[in-house]
Amino acid sequence: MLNAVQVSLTPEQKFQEYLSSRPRVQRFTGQQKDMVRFIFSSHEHFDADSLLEEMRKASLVVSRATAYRTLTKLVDAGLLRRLVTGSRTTFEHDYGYPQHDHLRCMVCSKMIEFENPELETKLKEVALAHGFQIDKHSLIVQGTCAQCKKAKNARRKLDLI
Amino acid sequence: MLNAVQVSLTPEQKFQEYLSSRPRVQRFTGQQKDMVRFIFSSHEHFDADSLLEEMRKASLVVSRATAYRTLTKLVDAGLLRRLVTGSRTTFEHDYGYPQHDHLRCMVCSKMIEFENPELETKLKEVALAHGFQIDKHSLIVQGTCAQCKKAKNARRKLDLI
DNA sequence: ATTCTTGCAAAGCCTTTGCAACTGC
DNA sequence: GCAGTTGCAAAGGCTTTGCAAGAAT
Repeated sequence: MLNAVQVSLTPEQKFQEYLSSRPRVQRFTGQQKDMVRFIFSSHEHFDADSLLEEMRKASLVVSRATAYRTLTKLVDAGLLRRLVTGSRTTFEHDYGYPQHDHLRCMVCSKMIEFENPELETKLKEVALAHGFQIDKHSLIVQGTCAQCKKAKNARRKLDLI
Repeated sequence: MLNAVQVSLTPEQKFQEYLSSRPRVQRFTGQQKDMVRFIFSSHEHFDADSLLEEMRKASLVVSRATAYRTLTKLVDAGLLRRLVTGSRTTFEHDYGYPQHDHLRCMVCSKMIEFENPELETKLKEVALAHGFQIDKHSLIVQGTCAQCKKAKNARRKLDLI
């Protein structure tokens, strides 16, 4: 996990700020508070389904529809970031977290985060050369993590016996 | 558009080779031939739907199911590459085309391709540092292309009148 | 009171699949 | 003739939405 970035507001406060700054003021409800607290109490990557499941285990109940609606708001508020991997949408912390990219293990689905400023610089150079204005980027490197690679090799050796 | 890479087989030949090398030999049918020819007659990025539409305009008829089934085979055969952008899957040429990444304009949806070997090198370094074995990567930079940026600025000036 | 949020169930969207008819080899 | 392919329509998986009931300000 990467080091947190210094921020002055808690995620809850930041979300409230967002909600009350909308053209039509939105409300900060109990379920939403539960979601924000739950989500920011750990640093996992998650999707709508796993979030609901984990929350249910913690006796926090939110309907599927509300979960999707709130996740959308959290993304708009800059608290979460969407990662488009395959069929499902994965979410991760954005607020209070540095810009980073991902190595994704195709065996165990683990997401390994990394920061690389030189990479960012390269992207800016490329964009500049094309007169392109960057809004954001998504970089996901797929492959096999060290652990799974080791396991695979061990299995291969066994097969030879 | 980037420069093509030298290849010895036509896409059709490459696909035939793939089909006949399967554990259970697969057939190269008329519809599949139509698809391969049509797809490799231009260098556009496309999704299943736009492909069907364009083919229909050219009086080439393939059912939706067959299109999806054949696209999957073409990806497995190394002729096409999948790009996961949002809800729909976008495809692009892989065979005979250099490794590259994309700038995607959020206004006009245009895909601008670019090659950057230093970027690849950086990725390899990062992976090595994590004992991670790279299979492939997907990098899509979202933003506004030069053309749309200009149009936007022009509109802004008009608004001030 | 008014306006936003919730939950349910239904619909939407893209993609996959079961099955009977068909076709390449 | 056998094994793989096609098209249709139906099902699948994830996400969004209409609507009536409920809750926040």
